[in-house]
Parts: sequence; C-alpha cells; structure tokens
Amino acid sequence: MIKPARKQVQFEKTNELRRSSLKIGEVSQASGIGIEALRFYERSGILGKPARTASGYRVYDQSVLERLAFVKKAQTLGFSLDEIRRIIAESKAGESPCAEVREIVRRRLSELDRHLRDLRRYRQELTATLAEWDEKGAADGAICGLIEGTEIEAEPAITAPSVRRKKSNKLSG
Amino acid sequence: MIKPARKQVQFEKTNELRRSSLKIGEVSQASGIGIEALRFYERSGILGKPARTASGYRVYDQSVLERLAFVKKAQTLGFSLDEIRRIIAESKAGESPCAEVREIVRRRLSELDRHLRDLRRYRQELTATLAEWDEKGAADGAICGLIEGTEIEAEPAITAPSVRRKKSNKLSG
DNA sequence: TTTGACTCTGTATTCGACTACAAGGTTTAT
DNA sequence: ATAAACCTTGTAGTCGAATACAGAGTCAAA
Repeated sequence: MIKPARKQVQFEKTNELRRSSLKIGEVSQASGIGIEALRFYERSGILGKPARTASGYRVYDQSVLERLAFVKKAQTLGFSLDEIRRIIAESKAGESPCAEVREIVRRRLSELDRHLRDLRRYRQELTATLAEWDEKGAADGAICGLIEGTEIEAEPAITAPSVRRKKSNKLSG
Repeated sequence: MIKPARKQVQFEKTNELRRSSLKIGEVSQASGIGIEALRFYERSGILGKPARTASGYRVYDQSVLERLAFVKKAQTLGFSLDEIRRIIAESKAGESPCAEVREIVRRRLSELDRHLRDLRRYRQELTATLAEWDEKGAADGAICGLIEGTEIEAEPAITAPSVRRKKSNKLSG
C-alpha cells in the first residue's frame, strides 16, 4: 500500500507548469489515488481530458482535486463509478443532478437496510450452527453437520450475503 | 433466471443409466445449479470426476446431490469455493475438517461483525447526508453538497463497504 | 430419417475498479 | 553527460464465481 516516497517536485521553477497546475504524479500524491487509476478514470469518463504539455504530459488544474474528492466521497457513499460518471455528466450539462443523487442515495439506503437485515439473519444462522456443533460435540462424518438439515431447493434459502472481502489471499495451500 | 423448461428424461428406460445415475442436466435440474457451473465445479475440484458413458457423457451418482447441497449450504454460510474445496479434500483424506470448519465459521463471524459495524456507520453517514440536504434545501452547484465538507486525505475515512450487489444492470443510459 | 433435446470440449467473457508491465520519451539533479 | 525519476501509450491481468458460445457428437422419438 505504501508507495516508495517520491521526491518532491518543485514545479515553481518550470515555466511551463505554473503554480496551480499539477502533473499526474502530483495529483496522485495529493489525492491518494494511483496514477494508473487516474488514467483509468480519464478513460472511463470520470475525469475529462486534461491539457498537455508540449511533450505530452498531462497538466491538471487544481480543480481536479475537488473532482477527485467528490469521486471518493461518492464512492464512500456507495456510488459506483458509473453512477458517478452520470452525475458528473448531468451536472456538466447544466442540469442539477440533485434529484437523481438523492434518489440514488435513498435507493442505497433501502438496499442497505435490506442488506443489514440479511446479514443479521445470516449472523443468527451462523451462531446457531456453531452452537449446534458445540452441543452435539460435532460427530461429523457428514462434514460437521454442515449439510444436515439441508434440503435441496430450487432457490437458496437465505442467499449468501456477499461478505466476501476485496482480495482474499489465495489459500489453496 | 428462469430456464426454459426441459423435457423430462425418463432414464428408467435406458440400460446404461440405472435408477440412481444422473446425467448432468438432471443434476442441474435437481440441484438448481447450472450445467456450466457443474462442469466448472468439476474443473475446480469441488466435484470429483464422474463416471462416463461409452460416449463420454458424465454419469453422476445420487450422492452428488448431497455434495452439491453441502456446497450450497456452505456458500450460504459464507464459504468461498476454495474453502469448500479444502474442506472436502480434507474430509476425504480421512481427517475431520471440523476444527477447520469451526475456525472458518468463527472467522466469518468476526468478519461479519466488523462488516456490520461498518455498515451501520455507513448508514449513519448516508442518512446524515440526506438530512443535511433536506435542511439546506440542496442549493447544489457543488453537486448537491456531496463534496462539501470533504477533505482530501490519504486514506478513505470510512472505506466504502462493498454493498455493491451481484450484477447491477448497466445503467449507462 | 430427421428433428430436436441433450451432451461434449475448449475457449472467451462477464462484472467493477483498478493494477501491472513493457518499451519507450522527458525532465531534473548531480 | 548520465542516471534517476518521471511521464507516455497500449495491452493484459487480477479477483470469484460462474456464463456464454462455437462446433461437434449422441440419443430417443415421430
């Protein structure tokens, strides 16, 4: 996670890059978003195409940091990049995306509540299972009673809440 | 989600496939798991290699349904296919995977609790944001106040809980 | 016999949000 | 002058859990 420290670039000295313009590495530093991710954002329309120096380097305005802060905040609030892209596009088109943003947030909220309910049920199931094993001393054979009481149904009973974390370290050992 | 109905195969009539043997489509029907997924399970070691007819068709034993029920149940409990594979492998090797299974379940549980905590905090943040908008009548310009009060930090404040659902229908319209 | 349902193998694709790398060009510091 | 640090493009890979598809073979019924 910790990138090797980069030397501070003193861009005051260049005449091409003025105080308020940033190269991609500086934007990355300032925003905490990787360089590759920034280019990815550009490709996917989250960021507009920045100006370029004569040699082709991207030149960002300070305002990109606000944009990125917005993106991060929105991600925190559960927006997908696609939604974020749409919101930005609409706000650029002069329309206030407020209604839509609120709508999305409200939708998120109800999704979240459903999700929380599922998780709580799931937690119960999990603890119950564990308690059951403790009770009967786990006589296995049927793999720890995990499959006991299981019936084959067309649809899953609870539907696994996707607790799965970002990257699980391959445990194929 | 709903597959086109398949004609019921009367496998009692064949002499090659006896009462208790199943072709892949039948297993799919009975278990609710897609044919492709079954072959995928075989490739990834969740299911062993089944017998074959002379012409190469997979011939499954009834017991595969128990195995699959176990897999589904375990998935419901939050196990990854990789973990499931390991558990099955160990139980086949004669070792009782109980200790490990319990360990995994316990780990899941604490992960889950952490996850729940995150989600509750996240929910608060969401409702607070919404309330704030309602208060100030959403004077936008700064995109609905979504970025207001946002500071640029190296690490995300709350880290978006991956609420993202299975497959969101592309909303790029 | 011909239709149509089923199955086979093997490869590619999906979803989201990046990350990694190669092979080169540019800028800056020493 | 040269090396380090930075930038460029373009392509490919990651993670999990499947899905999709092409093109061929198999099997049972009308």
